[in-house]
Amino acid sequence: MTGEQGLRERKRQRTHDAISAAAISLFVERGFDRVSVAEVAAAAEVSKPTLFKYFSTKEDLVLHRIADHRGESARVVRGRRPGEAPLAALRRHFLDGLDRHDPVTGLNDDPRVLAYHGMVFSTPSLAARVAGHAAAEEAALADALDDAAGTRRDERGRPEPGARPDGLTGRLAAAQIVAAQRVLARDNWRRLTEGCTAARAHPEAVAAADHAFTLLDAGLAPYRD
Amino acid sequence: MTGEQGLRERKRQRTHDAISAAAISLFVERGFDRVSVAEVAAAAEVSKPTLFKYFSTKEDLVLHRIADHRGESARVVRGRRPGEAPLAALRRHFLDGLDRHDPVTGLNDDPRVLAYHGMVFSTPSLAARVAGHAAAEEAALADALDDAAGTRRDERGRPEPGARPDGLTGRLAAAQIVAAQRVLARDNWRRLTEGCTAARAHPEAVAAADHAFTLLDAGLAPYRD
DNA sequence: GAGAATCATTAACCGGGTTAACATTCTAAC
DNA sequence: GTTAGAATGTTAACCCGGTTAATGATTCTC
Repeated sequence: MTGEQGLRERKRQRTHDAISAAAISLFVERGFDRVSVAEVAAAAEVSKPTLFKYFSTKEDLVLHRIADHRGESARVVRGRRPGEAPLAALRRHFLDGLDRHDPVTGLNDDPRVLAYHGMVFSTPSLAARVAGHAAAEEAALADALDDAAGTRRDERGRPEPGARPDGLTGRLAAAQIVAAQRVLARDNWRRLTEGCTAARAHPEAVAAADHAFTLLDAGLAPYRD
Repeated sequence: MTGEQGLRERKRQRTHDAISAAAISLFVERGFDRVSVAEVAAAAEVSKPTLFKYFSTKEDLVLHRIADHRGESARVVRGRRPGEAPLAALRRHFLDGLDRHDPVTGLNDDPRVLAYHGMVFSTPSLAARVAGHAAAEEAALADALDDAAGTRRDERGRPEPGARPDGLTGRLAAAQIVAAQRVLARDNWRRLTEGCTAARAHPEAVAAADHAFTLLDAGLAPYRD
């Protein structure tokens, strides 16, 4: 197995995790803007330039977890079951996330996760970066949707008349799907911050997701199979 | 007329405009990240603290124009014609914008406007701030849509059964509308950067907008009147 | 014209992020 | 083993965005 990449790699990983843990702990405790990167570096027992070799910006100290999900929607579409519509695959994936209490769905009531989300949403520079991540997600999903429309061909290998990979429809659909997921996640998170447990909120979250995807589906006829 | 608010006000306005003009000119010429605010202040013949009394961040030097459109979508919905559906009013307003070659529709081929947009889109920190502005726009529009749904009542003043101001539907609709407008504007801008004139691109832009709003309409049945 | 309020300036500071020069440590080849 | 050398770490200094203090200059008001 290639799991052990030598001592160097392991040390690097440990330093990475130590910095991240120190950062999130301090940020959650005192607020993102009231902790300097110098303090984070000191808490992690590294120097400031070293910290910036591991995380290129202060925001990345917090958002590298979210960044790990980069292109997830696009991957779901590309890896969908044969014959399954892209939107159906995305709906199924989101509902699976709710069942798993995946933090990206907002339906996770672990206090640490709630505190993490609260910090992100209440810090403008972090919220802005999250929005930027959504834009990238959108672009990747648009490509995947256009590919899906382009590969939906008849027997002769020509695209069907209804399938028009003009790029615009894909971008519109991607924007609306990403927007819907964001609104759903934020709504779930809001419910949990009001004291509801994830288990109790689950049915409403499922209903809301079904509602949202049904609205999407009605508005995305070109991608219905 | 209250236009003359004294010498002080006029001077202030002139300083404001001088700083903005110097900033955008320098930024377009050399790129946002390769011009320091100290240079902008020097070009506008003011000191750095003075500059920051007029514009609270470097990004605001560029984005105060866009910020002036704050809440436009919500205003359109609240000021719609009697009996007009919110989405119909937004569609009409967007098409009007295309006819007027309003820069917010992306369909303005003035070289200065194109350069301005190019600078904004190619500068991550500016693009992020624009996304943040879109989020605020979204929230305001969501409120307006929920109000519209709430005020759509029967003769006795009670909300109709179909009108459910649960907040979620409004946020979903607002997110999708704002997303669609953003995609449309960016698509128009892309066409113009490829050398097309605004006049030549106008028919396609109208068709794209109609396409997008039709998709939205099909997916936003609860807000159809 | 004098006093009060406003507005500008200089100079210094803080925090995020980068750079350069130097020291350390793991790896690899002899 | 020893050693060359690539990675990686450290310190110290710097740049830039943004803020604050003390001070000085204008404009409004009376």
